[in-house]
Amino acid sequence: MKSKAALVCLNALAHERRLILFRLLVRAGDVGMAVGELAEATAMAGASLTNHLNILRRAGLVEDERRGRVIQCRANYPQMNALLGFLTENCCAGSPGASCTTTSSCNTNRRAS
Amino acid sequence: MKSKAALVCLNALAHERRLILFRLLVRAGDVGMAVGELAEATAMAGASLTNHLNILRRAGLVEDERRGRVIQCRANYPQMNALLGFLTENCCAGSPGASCTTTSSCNTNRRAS
DNA sequence: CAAATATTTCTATTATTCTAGAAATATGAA
DNA sequence: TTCATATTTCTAGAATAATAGAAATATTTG
Repeated sequence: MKSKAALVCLNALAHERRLILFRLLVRAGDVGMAVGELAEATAMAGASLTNHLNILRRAGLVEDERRGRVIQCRANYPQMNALLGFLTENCCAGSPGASCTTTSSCNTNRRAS
Repeated sequence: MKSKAALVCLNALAHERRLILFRLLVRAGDVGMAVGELAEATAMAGASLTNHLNILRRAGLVEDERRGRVIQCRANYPQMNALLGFLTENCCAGSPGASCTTTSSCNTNRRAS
């Protein structure tokens, strides 16, 4: 994942309502949730919900599939992983052996080569 | 880390300039960088830089220490880790065995108990 | 104390994002 | 085809965030 894409993902998650939406979907797993179910669960107005879902969709964090009249949404785990990867892989890249060795977020000093 | 704190962190990182600042500090390691060095590296106006640093500070992602006239900034790795932990620990909490088992971002199915 | 340096706070302007009502689109059912 | 349901797009006003100039604060040096 490139810096720009990470920024889009971070931006998508950095909003109270969108973080709630994303977490609902993450917990819903493979089955996912319909837009209508999300609307009911969050009591959001339709237009507002669609806009937030679009931001999550553009970030690649949410995917969906039409099933008749219903649009079923799912969290995109690989994209979620890519974001976490971006945040950890680039950590301390310029200074292996620094204090981040003691943290779990930095993998500089754990790489094979 | 609570949802509110994670939101503050995500918000802090979800900005082009702040992500650049944070990454500079992450790479600078223990030594960190002075505000003036950050200003030079990013060509930001002083007031703008201070505002962005304050947002990172409030999020707990950046700490600093005055050394004479200079204020030396460092990335706060534990807080960074807490954010990553929040994003992974709550993943799929409600549905162990779901598709996220195959991803590295979900640790629901990897927990000891 | 006065001057110089580093950084922040104050302030106002500009830009962006959020929100939701209303109209539009897509699908399924009668 | 006509009606009902699900969701989106359009639109505009309201709220929030970004930016930077200028003044203020803190520290060191002479």
